[in-house]
Amino acid sequence: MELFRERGYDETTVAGIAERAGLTERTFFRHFADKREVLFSGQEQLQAAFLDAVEAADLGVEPLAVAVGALEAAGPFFADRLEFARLRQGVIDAHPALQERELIKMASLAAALAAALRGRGAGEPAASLAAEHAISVFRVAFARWLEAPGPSDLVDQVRAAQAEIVAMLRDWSAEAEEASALGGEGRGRR
Amino acid sequence: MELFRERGYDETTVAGIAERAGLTERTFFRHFADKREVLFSGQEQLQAAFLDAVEAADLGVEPLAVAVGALEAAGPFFADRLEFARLRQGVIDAHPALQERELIKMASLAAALAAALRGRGAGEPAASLAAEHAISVFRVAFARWLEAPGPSDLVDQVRAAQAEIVAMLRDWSAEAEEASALGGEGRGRR
DNA sequence: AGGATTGATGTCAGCTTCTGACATCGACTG
DNA sequence: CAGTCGATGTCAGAAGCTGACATCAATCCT
Repeated sequence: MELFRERGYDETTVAGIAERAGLTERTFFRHFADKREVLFSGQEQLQAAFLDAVEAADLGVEPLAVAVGALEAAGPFFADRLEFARLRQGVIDAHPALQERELIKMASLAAALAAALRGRGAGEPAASLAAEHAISVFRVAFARWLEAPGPSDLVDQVRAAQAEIVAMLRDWSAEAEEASALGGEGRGRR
Repeated sequence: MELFRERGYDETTVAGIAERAGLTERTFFRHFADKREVLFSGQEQLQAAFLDAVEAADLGVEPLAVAVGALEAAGPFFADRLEFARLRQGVIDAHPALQERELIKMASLAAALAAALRGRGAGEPAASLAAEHAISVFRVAFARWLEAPGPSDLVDQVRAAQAEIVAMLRDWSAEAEEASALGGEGRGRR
């Protein structure tokens, strides 16, 4: 992060990072698959936190509630890291190559969540839909947490975003029904 | 594609592609920003087709219907390209680096669609939601079109996927409402 | 017609990312 | 105390990608 701030991402070489860390370029690539990966290595632990939360949830709770509930595990994970997260996101937002990495990380997070839900007995479109919905909520909540003027609670942002999105979807259902009548004529129903 | 099939993606060098094309490596990079981009250059035209369809839609139609309707522009676009598309997707599916590129292309497609809907007067969470929904539908439909044993009509797949997803969401609404009561307590309602 | 402009391509040099192969060194183990 | 193992270093090199400049043909302008 020091170097990224001093010179920008593109102008920072892996050799430079390694030198600043007192290591060799070769060693850098033993710890990070990519130059980009250095900004995303925390994701594994976040994913682990989500999955643990799914494990810990009561059986019998709806997959959607489990998935969204698991997002609250992100609270402690990001506690006291607001400033770092803002900096990191600034770098990512300025570099398409990093956005690509972020997208695939989010997708793999959703996939892992869906797998965990399936492991708890959730059926198949439900698990994937719940997981993707949860990740959408998390994305919105996280962005708002970063943008908030003062420091806010990420968990509160998650709950607010979830409530808002669900309300939006509810408002939408009539409209969606209308679109279905117009476009698909029930072809895919069972 | 010839080279990718012969040697695989990783083993195919840009120098090799250029040579096969009777050009120079430098010239390759004037036409494609990336080695990866050679598999995604058609996307701009697909996006243009979508946007044209949005333009052409009657005003007064709901954003969701416009967005999903625009997907039918993909029909002529992919006509007679099934075999190529299958090959291409096989390469992408086998290489995370290419999946990253695909994800960002889809995201930018959704962003462009949302912008077009906004340009037609759609409001803001509605435009983005409609656009992202449409892209989800397209993803599912496209995958099924590729997987279908015989050649099928992409437009039919789009209509079927849309009908199916909308039906799923409708079935979901009760569950979502329950989750909202559990998690958000109506905090985001208006 | 003839010079100027433009766009596509070639040439070359060089940096950066990333990898394989092998060596070293310290910590831990039996 | 020898052996093993994990982390690191060293070295060489392939491949991706870029900037600077040259060439050449088509086209435009006068």
